[in-house]
Order: sequence, then C-alpha cells, then structure tokens
Amino acid sequence: MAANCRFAFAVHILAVLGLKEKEDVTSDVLAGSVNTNPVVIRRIVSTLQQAGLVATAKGARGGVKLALAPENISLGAVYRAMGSPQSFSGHRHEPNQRCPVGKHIVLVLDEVFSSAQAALDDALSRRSIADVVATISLESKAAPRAKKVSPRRAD
Amino acid sequence: MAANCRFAFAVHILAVLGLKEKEDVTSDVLAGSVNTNPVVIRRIVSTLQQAGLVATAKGARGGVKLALAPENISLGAVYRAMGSPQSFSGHRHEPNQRCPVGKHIVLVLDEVFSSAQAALDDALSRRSIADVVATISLESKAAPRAKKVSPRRAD
DNA sequence: GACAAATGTAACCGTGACGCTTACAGATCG
DNA sequence: CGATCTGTAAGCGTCACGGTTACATTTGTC
Repeated sequence: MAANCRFAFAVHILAVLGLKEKEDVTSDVLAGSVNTNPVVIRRIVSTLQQAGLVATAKGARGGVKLALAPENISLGAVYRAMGSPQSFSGHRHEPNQRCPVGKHIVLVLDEVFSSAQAALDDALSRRSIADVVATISLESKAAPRAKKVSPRRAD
Repeated sequence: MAANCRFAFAVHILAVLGLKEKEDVTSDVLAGSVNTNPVVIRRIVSTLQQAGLVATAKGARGGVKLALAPENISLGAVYRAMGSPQSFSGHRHEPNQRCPVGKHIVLVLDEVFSSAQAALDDALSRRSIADVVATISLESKAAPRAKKVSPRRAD
C-alpha cells in the first residue's frame, strides 16, 4: 500500500472520535493526541469527510465528529478513503513491446495487483473502528496509567 | 506495500528467465526487456539470488537463470524477497502517551498491519512464475504480433 | 457588530526513498 | 591477454509526503 502514515493517522483520529462520540473534537486536540500539526489533521479529516466518515463544523465551538457509528466504519473503508489504492507500483517506463514478456507483463501484473489489493482490503474490512476503540479501552483498563488528553476528569 | 516497482521488475525478470529456462541471460538483455539500466537489473537480481530464487554466473558467457522450477517460485516469495514487508507505515513520531488512544494505537495498528500483510502475502502466494509465464505465452499465441527480444526466429 | 474560535486551503520547505547513471573492481571463458 | 559479465559503490535528480506558516472564511458568544 501507500507507504505513508495517512492511514495510521486516520485510524488514530477516528479512534479518538469514537471514544468521544457525539462530542465535537478540534483539530488541535487531535493533533495533540497524534502528536503532529493541526493542519496535517485537517487534511486527513477533509479526506475522511469527503468519504462520509466524519462530519465537521466550522466556526467557534466547531470540530469533528464521526458521521457513522463506530461499528459501521470498517478499516477497509478508511483505507480506501485515504486513497491508498496502490499498494504496488508498476513499470516506470513502458517495457519493451517487442519482447513477449514486456508486452504482456503489465496486464498480468495488473491482475495480480488487484487481486492482492482485494485480499488486503478484505482483511482490513473485517475490523471496524469500534473494534479498535474496544481494544484500546480494554488495554486502558488493564493498565490505567494514562489520562485523556483533555484535562477534564479523564475517567 | 512498498510503493516501488522492484516487485514488478522482479516478476518481469523471473518471467523472462522462466521463458528461457536453462539459458544464461545477461543483465543487458533483461534490461532491454524491462527497459531500464542493467545496473538496476543487477541489483534486483542480487536480491533474488540472496533469496535463492536465481543463480548467477560471473565472467564471459555468464548471466542469470532460475535456481528453482518456475512453478516453485511463488509471487509471495518474490514479494518477500524484494524486502517489501512494510505495506504500511506507522506513526512518524510517537503519539501522545497521555492519551489512551495515543498510548495503545501503535500496538493495535501493528496487529492490523501484520494481519493485512499476511492476507496480501497469502494472495500473492497463490500464484507462481509458471502461471505468469503461462499467461504470457497464451496471450502471445492469441495475438502473435511481438517477437522475442532476441532476434532469432521468435516462434 | 465585534471578537474569538474553528475549519479550509494554498504555498513552501526539508527530508527520505528510489530509480538512473557512471565508474570501476573482480571473475571467467576463449 | 582481452573480451565479456557480474558486483558494488557513489552521486544525481525527482517525487511524494509530512511539517509549517499564513490567511480567508465561517460561526457562536458577548
């Protein structure tokens, strides 16, 4: 897949939103949790919004929240939304058309790539943001050493 | 997966070798088919050799050939050999440990990544170089417009 | 209405990954 | 010996991407 951490960031963001459901969370707070710049967050949020996974509110008291129930957001959907459809990369230049391999390899590879991609997508789709949140809550209970990022009575 | 075309090149190379089994093919010829620089080929071949998929012969009349039967080289093995184990990329900085999500997300993502990776590997392993060669031969028969790269009576 | 608090973007930078190329050392066959 | 190949090191150019700054726009609150 894409070698960027946009997918990781997106899951992270959605997990935070899933934990604070119905609240509007600002990109500043999200940036604090992910440990990056708010603009980076907003860029990803923008993408997620276009995919219909989150809803944003502008202006004072605005922020981001989930547009769907956590259990209805599969990681496959996130992966697809983040535009990481190309795990693979084909030939940079067109291969030699006068060689039978060069002439046909691209089609063969396309087929291989898309089937592998489908398998990957399938594996990711077996998990939802709700699962991620549940795992995090569970581990938090097990080792309750960390507070929430918002300084307002964490538990 | 890795966004490089090393995997595509590797499959291409192995397909050529599969088509000319038992012959020693030079990196120049391979570069001609892939349409790149011989050094790029040699680098990939070197990796494939370390994985035991090809054998090289130095010196005059040297070259590369398959070390295994084409049907015993799965695309999963090629993928793994090319060191593209990281389709995903995690957080660049460590997330905020004082946020429960930040504290646990990395482990959750690791698990997600590795299972997705396994699914991908599995899908790739269902195909071999022999399959690729067979597909190419078939399509070449269907539309026999291209000659081999070697100018020696293609069919 | 003024102001503060947010999102939404555009623009730019620095960095890292990667393919390409040149160059050269070493091995091997004739 | 000389031609032919592999094996590498080194450097270059490019591209994608995260990070940052800056600013326009929207919106709730007083």
